Amino acid sequence: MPELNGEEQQKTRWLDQLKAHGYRMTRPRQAVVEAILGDPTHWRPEQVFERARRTYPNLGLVTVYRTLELLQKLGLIRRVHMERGCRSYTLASQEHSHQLICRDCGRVEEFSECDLLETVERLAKRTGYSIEAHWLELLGRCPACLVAG
Amino acid sequence: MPELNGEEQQKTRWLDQLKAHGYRMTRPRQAVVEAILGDPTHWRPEQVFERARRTYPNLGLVTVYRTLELLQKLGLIRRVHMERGCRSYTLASQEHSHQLICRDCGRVEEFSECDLLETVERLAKRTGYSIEAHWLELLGRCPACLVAG
DNA sequence: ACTCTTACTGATAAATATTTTCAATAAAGG
DNA sequence: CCTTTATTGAAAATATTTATCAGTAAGAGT
Repeated sequence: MPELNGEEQQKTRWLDQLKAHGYRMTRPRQAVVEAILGDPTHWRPEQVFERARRTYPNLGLVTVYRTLELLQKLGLIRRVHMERGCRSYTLASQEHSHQLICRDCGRVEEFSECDLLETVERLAKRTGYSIEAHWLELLGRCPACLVAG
Repeated sequence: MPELNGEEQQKTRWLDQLKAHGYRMTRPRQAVVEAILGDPTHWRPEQVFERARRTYPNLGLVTVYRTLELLQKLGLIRRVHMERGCRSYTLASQEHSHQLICRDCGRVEEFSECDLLETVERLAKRTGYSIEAHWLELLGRCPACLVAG
């Protein structure tokens, strides 16, 4: 079962990340991590809460908010802006990557290429702005949902 | 005063748009339109509410929500996702344009160029997704704020 | 193992933000 | 001036997020 193994490994890596940054490795945090690792879609705090509670019923919603924010600060997950609310998160394996999101099932593909350099330079020149960051999201349908009609 | 004139003209155009799409041209809607036209930044419903009330004190907050949504549907304004909340709107003079936003003062420059075609095609091929839309936002500092330090 | 420090937690409350409901109102066409 | 009906504002209901705080439990030191 290479899948499961990979997930276990990833979990260990994440929790090590926490420790490496001086954070404690607590049961609640583990529960949250377990709830989201391996999920290829994006999730709102409330959903994560519900799922993580199955592992650790004593979990509080506030902790979910705090943990998600923490994981985001560590670059392990990333916020995704959706029509309905912009506090959805998704896994982020690499720094500086973007998301391609399926509108039907919510599945997210991560990618890092984006040819914006030229545009950015031209715009900076034209407007006089200093452009410090960009935020890109692609929306569409994943293969599975395309087949499903 | 070409500025003011332009704004008046634009207001008329907007209200005509409403009528053209079968919507009524009401006092509350006029107040909302007046509150946002000519503002080069982005605004949250609450802010629009506050400002529009100066013109039309009887205005209700709900109407602001509804009107902003309506104007967005007509393509006259566009949502902008910010760290703090994603229900900010900004003027959108053209279809299919993007925003360059100043992090300090909130000023927004609209632009339509973006060289994503190649990236999008490559990604579509690689992932099997059908990519239907993209969502791009640039963040930086406007000339004025750069000078101000 | 045991102790100590203090980061972390959950419950509660509070603050925000958004949507729904509904009777009253006022556009706009006739 | 009527009539129709989209639109409105108030209030209530939901939903979402943040702040507070006393109790708890990681994890370092022993």
